[in-house]
Amino acid sequence: MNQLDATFAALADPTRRAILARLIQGEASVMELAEPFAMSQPSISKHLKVLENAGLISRGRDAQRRPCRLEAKPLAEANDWLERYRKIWEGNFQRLDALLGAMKAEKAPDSTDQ
Amino acid sequence: MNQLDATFAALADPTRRAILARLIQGEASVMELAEPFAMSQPSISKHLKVLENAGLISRGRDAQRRPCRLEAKPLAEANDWLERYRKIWEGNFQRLDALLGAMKAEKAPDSTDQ
DNA sequence: CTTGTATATAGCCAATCAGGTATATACCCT
DNA sequence: AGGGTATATACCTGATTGGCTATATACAAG
Repeated sequence: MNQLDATFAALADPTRRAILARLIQGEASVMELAEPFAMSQPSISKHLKVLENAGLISRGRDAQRRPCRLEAKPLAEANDWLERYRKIWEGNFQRLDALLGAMKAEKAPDSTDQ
Repeated sequence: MNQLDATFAALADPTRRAILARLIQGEASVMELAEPFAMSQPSISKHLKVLENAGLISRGRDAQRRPCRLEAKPLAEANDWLERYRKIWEGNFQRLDALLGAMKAEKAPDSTDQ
């Protein structure tokens, strides 16, 4: 499983996305992370392991606590992948550039297309 | 399963990402999409169904062909979600703003941090 | 109406997943 | 050492996944 696979798979679960969102505010222990969820502690630990294996969190040691912190860099790769599609979703076109090329500016381009 | 779940889950498979990448170049039939892969046609059809259910492709009809085209809009939502983390991965900091606040500009801020 | 081509569906299987409970481990405190 | 707290691991289960083969459907062309 490559990095991109692992990243997207980790992000596919809403519990894990919520955990990452929480970690934007800073480090948190497993108990703290588990608190908002109607889910057992071992299940949260499992989600944390998925995030850790994907490189999206790292863990420290504070007495018996294992605080989690966000490691956002792998998200950059996912973001880069998505960027390839940006012009398509933002322009609301499907190969519009090629189409325009084929039409050879039949009409004056007035940019009112959306 | 919400939209974001479906989007990220669809993107977690390299075959599906390759199919989407191919579709940037324009519509393609199932056979055309299957060609680069050492995989049976029904398996490709299954992947296409996952992409369609996630709203990432739509399909037309051309005789017995069912051409696929990219529907990139759902990717915008995924991109928006990732954007929340951009300043973290780009700044190479972990709650640096809060940390700087706590230190109360102990040193003159010269912006050479990265 | 038969044949060929493109695609979808059904059913099988092994692997993974997401949850659970029970238990083990790690660390602190007295 | 013994007790409490935080976390991890082991194991079970049902659902989902990703692949396969075999078969069904949709359409075009003769």
